[in-house]
Amino acid sequence: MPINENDLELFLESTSILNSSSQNSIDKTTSNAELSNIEHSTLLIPQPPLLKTGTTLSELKTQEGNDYCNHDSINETEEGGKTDSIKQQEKNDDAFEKMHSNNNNRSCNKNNSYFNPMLQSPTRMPQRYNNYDEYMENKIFQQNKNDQKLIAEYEKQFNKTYPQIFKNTNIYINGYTNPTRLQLHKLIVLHGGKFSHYLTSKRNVTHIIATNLTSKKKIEFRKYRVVQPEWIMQSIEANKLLKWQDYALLLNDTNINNTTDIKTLVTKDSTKKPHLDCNHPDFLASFFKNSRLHHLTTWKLELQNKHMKSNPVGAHHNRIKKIIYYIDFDCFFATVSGLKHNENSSLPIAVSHGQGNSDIASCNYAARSFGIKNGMWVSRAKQLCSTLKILPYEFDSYRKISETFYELLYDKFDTVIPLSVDEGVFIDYPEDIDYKGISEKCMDIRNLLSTKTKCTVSIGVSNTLVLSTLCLKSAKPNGFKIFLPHNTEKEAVAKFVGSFQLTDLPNIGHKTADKINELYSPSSIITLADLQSNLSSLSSFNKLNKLGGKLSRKIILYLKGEDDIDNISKINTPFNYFRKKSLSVDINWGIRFQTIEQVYNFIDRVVARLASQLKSINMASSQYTIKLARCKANSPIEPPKYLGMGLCDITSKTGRFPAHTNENYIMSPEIKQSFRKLYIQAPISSLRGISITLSNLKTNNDRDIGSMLDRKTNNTLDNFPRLHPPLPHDVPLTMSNTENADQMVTVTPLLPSNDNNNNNNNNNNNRRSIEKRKSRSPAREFFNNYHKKKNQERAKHHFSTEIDENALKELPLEMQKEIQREYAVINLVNSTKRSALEAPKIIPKKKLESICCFNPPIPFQKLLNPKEITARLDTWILQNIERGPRTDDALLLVQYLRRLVKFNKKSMLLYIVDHLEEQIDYYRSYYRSASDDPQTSSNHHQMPDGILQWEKLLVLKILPLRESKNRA
DNA sequence: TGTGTGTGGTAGC
DNA sequence: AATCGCTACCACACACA
Repeated sequence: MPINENDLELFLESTSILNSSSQNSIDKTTSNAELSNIEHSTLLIPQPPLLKTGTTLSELKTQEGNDYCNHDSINETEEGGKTDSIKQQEKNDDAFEKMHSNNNNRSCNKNNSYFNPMLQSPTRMPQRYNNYDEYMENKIFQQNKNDQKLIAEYEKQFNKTYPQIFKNTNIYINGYTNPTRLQLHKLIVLHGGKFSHYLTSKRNVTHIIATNLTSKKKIEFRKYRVVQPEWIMQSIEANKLLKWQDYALLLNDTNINNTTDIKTLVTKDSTKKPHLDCNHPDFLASFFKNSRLHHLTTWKLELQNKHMKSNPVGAHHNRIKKIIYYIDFDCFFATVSGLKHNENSSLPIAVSHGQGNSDIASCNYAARSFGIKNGMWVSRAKQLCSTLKILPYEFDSYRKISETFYELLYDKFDTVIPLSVDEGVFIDYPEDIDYKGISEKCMDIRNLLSTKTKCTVSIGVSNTLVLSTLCLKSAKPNGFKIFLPHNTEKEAVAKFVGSFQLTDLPNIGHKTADKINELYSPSSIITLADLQSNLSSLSSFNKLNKLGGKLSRKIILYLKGEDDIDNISKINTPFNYFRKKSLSVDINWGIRFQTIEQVYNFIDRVVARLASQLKSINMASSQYTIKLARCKANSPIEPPKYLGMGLCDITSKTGRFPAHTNENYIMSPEIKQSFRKLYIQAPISSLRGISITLSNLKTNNDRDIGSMLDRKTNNTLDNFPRLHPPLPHDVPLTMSNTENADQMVTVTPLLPSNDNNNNNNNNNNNRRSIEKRKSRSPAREFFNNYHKKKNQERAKHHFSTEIDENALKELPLEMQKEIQREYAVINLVNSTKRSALEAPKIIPKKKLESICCFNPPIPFQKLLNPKEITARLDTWILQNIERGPRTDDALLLVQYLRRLVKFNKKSMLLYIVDHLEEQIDYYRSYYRSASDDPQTSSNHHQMPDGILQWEKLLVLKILPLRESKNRA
């Protein structure tokens, strides 16, 4: 159905349909709520207080049915009419409880509450906030704004001002009260008090209202002023602030009772923001933000992208020598955190999150002297040294110092290879070895870094990477070691190497060391000299081979101080050695699920992250591995580490995508399917870890599309509140062009319906066929079913296979390319048999890839990044929310979305439409709750016209597009 | 004999 | 309150044709 300007204009201007219907439902709800509330207030309050100076409860006529204080609460148009106010109140309280409690009951039975629009209200995020704090801040801001509106409303309505009895108080209500929380809320706000919806340390709550407390809460609240609701009522009656002590609920804490002034009270840290469990949309971000290991891996990648250089000047020339500097900070995290906290570095220090079963990321040498090691749990370390000081992570500082480190050294060497945030290999290729020069260079570097970063580094210098590593080991801490043997000095090298421990060698960790010791038992292999002496006879030499051919050969070379092929290529061709081959996300902490849907949601989120990472590096993957950690049968339900994985069985499964892809909607179903295969017959609650790896990566060769659009210049948000500036260069996206495109490319080949396919089998094995059908990915569906289409002439003609050259030329270049591509796909599909598609070898791989990999992105106002697009749309909506969208802007948006449909950009379409729905819904409920006051029987002037127009745009034009996505 | 899959080890703090 | 046990890469054993 083509859309045109008049069409849109008409629908935006007419106010009939939505206006009346939504209005009706609101009216009905309000009146019901009103009625029941009057009843409610008289019935439930034993002694209706006569409030001479303040407000009466009946004057309030609270409408719990309308979500005044919780404007994104349950949809009232469906619930309000049939629910009485008490239930409604409970519901609100439920929602409220959910909002600030950190329990694991967030999920409802059927679905993940975070994603069910009806149930997720407590955690719905109307905008994409960067973090939970931002979200909360915004929420609190909105709530305060609502309070202000309320006051204005009442003052206008009753034509009086309310005495500011509760000025300078900040009140939080806990649990069920009488009068209800909402009634109290209004009373407090009207009389000048501040009302806190949450009990966070930032809000500085002065009083808590409660009628009874659980024993746990009694302890938790013992430092607060906990007061009974009568305090509010009688204070209002007395028209002054009565002594709260007379109404105190908890009488045991004398300290607080003595304080009479109402200032802010130090709230307990324990009531901080709720913890994010793994079902929270922000869990991944919050986890990664705090994970040291995640930081380490990401940093390595970033630093290599930024600071690696390879310039092996005549590295293979005989006369050119190679000097390898292995530079490494001493106990990096511990040193930096120690500096940040002004700790004395001679005292034992360790960096960790927690106190008990928390990993020590790094400890200084003072701590090591007690036997404390990195990776040890704090509890054990404290046993070894009770005075151990635990410092928090300072990720920003680590990264900053690392940046300085590489910047300072970059120009000093021919080759720079970052290996970690604090550790790198730096190589010079001099013609002659100048021992004095080398040691001076070491000292210079150490001095330079010490003054610039206040940290000490150690340096190992040699002519092979192994020897450099070993030199570094002996140089630590805070020193440097140069060992540059001549070719003839084999014995000296062997002696040097022999003085180290087994695990000092690269690629030998504790497991391999144990294995070696087992091989040679009963003689214990502690030092490399032990190993060297054991290798003299052939039989014992052969023992080493049990480690595996590759590793044993490596070790033999290392024992002679020589590099193996790995090390050599690492040094000589670092860009090749470190080229990206896989991409993965591993989560083995905080994984606690109750339902399979939660797992699916989680996988969706992980895959979405991976997909966007892939896109950002312009790559696609054709193979995935999903790895699960399940707690072992006999191990305790909860491991010692809080939310840890404990002892687990680990299983994995690899699978392939139908072709190289970086699309969310292709990858996610495939991976979930593998998850189902892998996770058989076990309670979902036993899942402790999930890891998803994408491999077989391929770079997108078709760079021109991406580079044609200069992404860097696209961030400016000028010309607002207009959605698109009225500049000539934006004109190409006009009606006629789009409509032409519409005629040219009829439909992108989408999934044919499965119904026909399955009819035959249904009788035989119904369950199985459904199972089979369900487990297919959309992409595979398409490939598998395509041939059927081909056999139907009608379906074939559905695709127009010729391009209208003239029409094409009028389109912008990007679009021309897109369309040509689309035609290439259609033609290829038309000419390909199913068997060929299933056996990719028969088709040239390149052709196959062009089908579902690297479909060029569709720009919106030159933006490609979904987040940028939604950000722009958000601004647009916000600035036009009260007066409605401009017709041409709305048109532009709808056209864009239609193109997404057309080019089968499902994930993008879903993302944007969902986002728009969320946004508009948010504003609608905001204005509704603000204007929905029973005192004003007509809501018409309260609700801005604009919001109705937005609603109409959404409901009539945008949401249908989402539904059309599955239409062939 | 080659190919693919699942498992397990290592590195950084 | 606790706690943030990642991630890229290689090598091997084994299964299968």
